[in-house]
Amino acid sequence: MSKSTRSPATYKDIQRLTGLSLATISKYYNGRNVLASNREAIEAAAAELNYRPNAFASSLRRGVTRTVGVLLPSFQNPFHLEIVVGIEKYLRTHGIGVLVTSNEQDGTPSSVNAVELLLSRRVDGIIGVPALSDSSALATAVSIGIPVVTVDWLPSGLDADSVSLDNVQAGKVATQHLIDHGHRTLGALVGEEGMWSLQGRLDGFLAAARAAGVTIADDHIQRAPINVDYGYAAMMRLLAAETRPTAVFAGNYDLTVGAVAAVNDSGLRLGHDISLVGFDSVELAKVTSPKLTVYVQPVEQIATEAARIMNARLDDPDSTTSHVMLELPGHLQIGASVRRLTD
Amino acid sequence: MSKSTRSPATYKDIQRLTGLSLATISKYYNGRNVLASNREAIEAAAAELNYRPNAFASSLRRGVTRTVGVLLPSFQNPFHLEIVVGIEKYLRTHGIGVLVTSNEQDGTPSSVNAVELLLSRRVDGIIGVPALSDSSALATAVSIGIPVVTVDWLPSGLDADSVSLDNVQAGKVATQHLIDHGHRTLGALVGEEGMWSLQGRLDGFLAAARAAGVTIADDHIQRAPINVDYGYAAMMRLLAAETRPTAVFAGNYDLTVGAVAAVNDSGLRLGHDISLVGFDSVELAKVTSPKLTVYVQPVEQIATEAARIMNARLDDPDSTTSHVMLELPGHLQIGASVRRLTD
DNA sequence: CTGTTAGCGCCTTCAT
DNA sequence: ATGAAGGCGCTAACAG
Repeated sequence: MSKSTRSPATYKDIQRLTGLSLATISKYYNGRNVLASNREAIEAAAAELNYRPNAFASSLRRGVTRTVGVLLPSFQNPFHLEIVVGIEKYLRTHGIGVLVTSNEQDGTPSSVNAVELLLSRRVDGIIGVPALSDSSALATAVSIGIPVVTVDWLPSGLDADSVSLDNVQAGKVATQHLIDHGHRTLGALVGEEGMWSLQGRLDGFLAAARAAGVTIADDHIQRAPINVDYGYAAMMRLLAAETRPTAVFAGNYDLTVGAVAAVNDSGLRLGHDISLVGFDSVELAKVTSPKLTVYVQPVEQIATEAARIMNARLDDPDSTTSHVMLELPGHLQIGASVRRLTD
Repeated sequence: MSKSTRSPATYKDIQRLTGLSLATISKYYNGRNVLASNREAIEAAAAELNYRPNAFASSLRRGVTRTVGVLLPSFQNPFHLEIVVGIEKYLRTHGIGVLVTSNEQDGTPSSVNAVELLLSRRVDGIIGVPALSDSSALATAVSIGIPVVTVDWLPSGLDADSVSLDNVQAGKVATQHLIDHGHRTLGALVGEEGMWSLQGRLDGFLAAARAAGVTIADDHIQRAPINVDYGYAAMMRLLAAETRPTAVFAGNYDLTVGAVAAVNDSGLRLGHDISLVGFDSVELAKVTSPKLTVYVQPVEQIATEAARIMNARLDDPDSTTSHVMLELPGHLQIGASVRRLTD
């Protein structure tokens, strides 16, 4: 195939080769009935011209773009790549494209706001993974009337569907695992207040502790912004607490990384001197020694469900179905970082 | 702001409020000169109407979309998220949107080919991270005449710019580090043949060995498809070799994960019984015990450069500048996984 | 500086 | 089943 800088072929070119009207050609490409002979003529012409429909010309006419925006938060972890890829994979099978933006608050105020870019490109909907500070951007999307689906958590007041882990359940299961192994002095690393997901995991942690009659000391709950360094510092504080917890639950990927690093740097042996259940870090769990026990989100399923809900909203824009709040179960992946305590 | 499902405002609406012609309004939005009074009138009307330019109507007219496609390979690692986000961040400041697709060969043959989706949406260019099997898709993009920039490696025969790590140098530096620590029996884990980047790292490994007068046994070079399980198996083979290497270089993220897991599962102590230099796994390096020494790619810089080159090509489409092949240096991040051998 | 006009590629009546 | 005509929102001539 020779390189050609010529502008792409259009219906007119096909018309020239086939003698058919533009309407007929359009019908062919939209799956309506066309005489077999004409169909063949069009296909032959299209092949020769290397024709490809112009999706946005069609968008202009139809008023929909078959494109959805994906808004990533200002911080990233490996979870987010799987989300994007999962969404894209699902939507592509429905002929929908994915425009990604990240809500990085870079220094450049000149830079176009991420959501504005999406709206200007007339995306049919937005799937957002909100950071604490991103919720207002999603609100403007809601306000112009396009469907919004959030992943991971739903900022309060946002009129949108959401798909997330069943966070309370996750916190419970992880904590119960610690309790089942005989631990009674428990610590937790969780995010700042406001983020639903982390709060839910903490709620589950507390509920499991309460149900087991375990009391949690105030300084055994460490809140930190979601990043590795804060997780590290928070874990260090836990390890230095007056009475050190025998087991810790880290409520998120970044906090888990920081926590493991803190344990190692303290010269403590994971799963021996201190027990730990991490979060979301399947790959990390493989390389720690001993392997980490982690609660794993069903990332692919979350992505797929978010895409499915979005697709359903787009298929039926007038639907008045009330918003979905889907909470999916994850699972505990057992490693050897939780020691059995025998009293 | 009240939710409105009404269709978005257009120039016509602004015209109705201001009495100005469409041309003047267009000029305003394209930064041409407009009387101050008219400018204010337009701004007032736009604010009232919550007007946002329709990017693809403009595209239709101008023949460019200010959108570039990013094509991800059929396998993913955390590296790729940073690439996408880095590219998006740069391009957004230039008003360019990013349409992502992954070249997943899912079972659904009905699903639209990733590159076809991009071309149908008339992206102005494509930045691709090719997997071994994805290069033909990029070739069709090249054949229709839009600029293509590859990241990580350039499939042979593809007429495109590329940005990558200086792989040979990386392999040399990592290997020299092992040699400097007294190791003379070296092993390497690298990818299948064909991928430039992995081959370059191996070349660097071999060059450093040769320069130091170190000979490498055939079975100390293990080739594996790029994924954790194969990396694990390959490392196991190295550890079981007739004469076991004292130090190993893992040439990629996934292979590194597999290698560390294999070491741990073998009951060997990292940095003691076996030395290891990993690749790209900054986060992993923090949680292994001891911390892993890794060669780190300048991911953000790679992403930015790829975006910058793409943007330059778009700014000057007629440029006949020959293709750029940019190779950037990374750096070795020292941990404690390489033991000093004293003979 | 502003307005008029035509048309980008496609889809949708409405005839035929 | 096909064709003719108009228009989606915007921009590029050109004229004033």
